[in-house]
Amino acid sequence: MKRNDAREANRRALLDAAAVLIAREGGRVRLEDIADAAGLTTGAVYSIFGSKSDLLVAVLDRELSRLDITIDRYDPALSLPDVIGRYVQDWIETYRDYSQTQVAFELQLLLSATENDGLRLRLARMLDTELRQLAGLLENRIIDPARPSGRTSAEDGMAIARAVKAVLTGFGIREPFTADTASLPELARRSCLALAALAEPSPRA
Amino acid sequence: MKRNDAREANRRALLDAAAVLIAREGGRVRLEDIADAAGLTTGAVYSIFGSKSDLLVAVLDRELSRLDITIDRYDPALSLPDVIGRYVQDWIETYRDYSQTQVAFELQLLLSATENDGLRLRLARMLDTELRQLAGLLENRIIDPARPSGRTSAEDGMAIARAVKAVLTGFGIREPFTADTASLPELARRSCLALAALAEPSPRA
Amino acid sequence: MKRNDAREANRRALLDAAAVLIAREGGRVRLEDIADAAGLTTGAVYSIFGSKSDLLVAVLDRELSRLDITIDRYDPALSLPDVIGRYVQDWIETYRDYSQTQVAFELQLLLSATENDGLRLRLARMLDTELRQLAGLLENRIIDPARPSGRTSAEDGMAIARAVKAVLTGFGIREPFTADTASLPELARRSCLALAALAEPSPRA
Amino acid sequence: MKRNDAREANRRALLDAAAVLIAREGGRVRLEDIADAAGLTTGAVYSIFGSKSDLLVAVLDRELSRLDITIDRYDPALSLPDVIGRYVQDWIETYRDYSQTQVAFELQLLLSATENDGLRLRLARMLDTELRQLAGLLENRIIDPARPSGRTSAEDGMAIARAVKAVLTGFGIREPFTADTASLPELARRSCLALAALAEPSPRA
DNA sequence: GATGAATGAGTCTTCATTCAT
DNA sequence: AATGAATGAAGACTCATTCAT
Repeated sequence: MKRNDAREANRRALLDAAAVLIAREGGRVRLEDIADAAGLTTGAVYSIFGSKSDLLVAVLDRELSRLDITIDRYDPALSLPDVIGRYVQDWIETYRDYSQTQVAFELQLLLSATENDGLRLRLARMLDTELRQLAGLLENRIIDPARPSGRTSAEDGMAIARAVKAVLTGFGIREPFTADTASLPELARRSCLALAALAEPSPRA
Repeated sequence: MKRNDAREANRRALLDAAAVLIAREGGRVRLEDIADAAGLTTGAVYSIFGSKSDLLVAVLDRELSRLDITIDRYDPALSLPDVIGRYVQDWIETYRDYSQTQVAFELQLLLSATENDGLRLRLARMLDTELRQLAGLLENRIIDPARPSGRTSAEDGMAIARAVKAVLTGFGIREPFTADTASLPELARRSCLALAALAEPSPRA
Repeated sequence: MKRNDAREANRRALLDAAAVLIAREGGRVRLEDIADAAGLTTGAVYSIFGSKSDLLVAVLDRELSRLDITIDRYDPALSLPDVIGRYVQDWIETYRDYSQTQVAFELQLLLSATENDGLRLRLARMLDTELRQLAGLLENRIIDPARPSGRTSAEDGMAIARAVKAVLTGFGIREPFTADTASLPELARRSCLALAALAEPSPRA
Repeated sequence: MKRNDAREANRRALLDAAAVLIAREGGRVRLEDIADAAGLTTGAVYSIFGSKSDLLVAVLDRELSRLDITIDRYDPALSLPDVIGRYVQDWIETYRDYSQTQVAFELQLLLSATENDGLRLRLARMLDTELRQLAGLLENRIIDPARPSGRTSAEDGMAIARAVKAVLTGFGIREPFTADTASLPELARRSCLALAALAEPSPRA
């Protein structure tokens, strides 16, 4: 049993080290640097993950699932603005936990994927799943608490989900080049709330 | 003078080839591929630009300035939604000229910059300039044509500019991984218009 | 005793697996592939044989001895052509048992030896023993049944043995690159018989 | 023009260095060792040949064609034993020119090919060409000067060619493991002459 | 000014071997 | 005695950069 535990610990150490280094340096990190940071050797990466590319995918997998865990537990009674607000809050906090520069983490991986056909496909599937999850969360919500009858359609949910994701991705990737970083979280929150307006066109009718 | 003309033609050929290839393959394009596409050799890049990094900067420079040219000519009488609408339209068309996947062009460069200290600084400055330009464009605009007295403050302009840029960046970078690409331009337009709501808090008072 | 039996079974399983894989892929086979094919792990190879090189030697050892067993039982009354004919027949059948391409088995090992000083020495000794054995077999044989007085000298035996071995080695190593494989056995047999003529110079006197 | 000359000189230097080292160490030679011996770097190999595998093929190509050059000039009036005798002589001398261990040169490459699918095909074609060439040389020759009417058929030529090639290949590959190396050339010559007997069956009728 | 052959540092990947369990 | 995870040395290949022509 100890053998398995040790292997699992090594696996985690490599994922952690990779997450930190990818956030800092992007997909070009040297495999040896990751291994070193995890207290292991490059060979261990091949023993555990099979290749550098597979390690990247595994890191991506784990990071994306972190957010999913939080998403699953939203109260069905919350209104559209409430849900958006909480989602953004969770997103910001999830990435704040890592380190300063790690806001760009997801984006670094995203970019690495652009240059790797294997990664691209897996990532496309992941992002799609993630998107549908958020869309489902935003569907059938009360748009304006003042008018409880108006609720979001499935299309509304998907449109807002796409836009929200785009805003957060955009703020994230621009962060390293941004001067006034402190105001970003609040601006991101307000921007996402403003996107709730994408739901209005249809219910009005 | 003929000497200079030839050199200038080579310079342009390299920039064009680089723009196309960077959009397709990212900052990892091989210098030789760029040179080949331009009908020249790698040595010419060093003769004209000094290094690969400098070529990338030059490409970036030129691409960003394309948008600036259009921006400068917006009618001062346009309302906030009108200006946003036109800006988004211009942005989309600027990138559509290249090729389908080229929407991600600016973003590819952006990412290359993350891995290159020299590029990062220059890019940060460029993006800041670009942001201020758009912010200036959005400042002092009639928010709602129904209430001509309410106009955007400087802070409003900057906030909306940031959010609009973020949304467009986000849609752009996610485009290669998106299933329903056809609906993106319209969704991007509506998203940016929704962000006009960021101006509301202050004029309410 | 059970312990020893299990060990002996593992030993045999590894030798069998190694013989098959070496014939197919040469001395570059991965140790893990051999272990897998034998239902064991690489560690077992080290426990039983000490190293990959030692495993190769053991395989070689066993394969060469297969032929020796047959050789020992030739009738002393057989003439030179008869002995040669039977030897070639045995040689061909020994290798046919494996698989089609396995004719090149001995040769693969031979080549592996070229790249391994330890193997080279042991192999040189083995080949020498094998050669003396065949030479002994061909010595003092009636050269032409029509002239029972003419018999092969020790030198004749060694010369023919060398030539016969060379021909068989040559046909074997060229086999994978040969178009008309079907005719090889018969051609090999006739070639070896023709080499009996090497005995003539001396008995003429 | 000097540029081309220099490149051609480098090409030759690499081929020469590779031939020497392959003969000594087989297909496993380190690319860097070859480059070093040629006074160049590994990068040059990629610039000139494209890959290690392609360098090996090029070496093989050149070495095989050396013998071909000699073969082309045999007098059509020579008898079968005369032609065989000259061919063996040429073969021995061609390889003696290189260095002591280089008798095994062709064989080393042959073996490298076994482990490389790309090489195998090209080599099979080369060996076939070489074989047909020798077969053509042995065809329609007077078998026994005492009986000028008996001449070799096309089948005879091919059979003897195969056998002769096999003997030479066999002696060559066994040479590094052989004790009495000095007597090999003479034994090889006599063996090949004995193989002329393969022609007899048909003309007898 | 442009060429393009060669450089050489940088990295991934393979695999025989070791050793704690 | 066997396992199999990890090691670590070895080696092929890439590509930005240099420089003689």
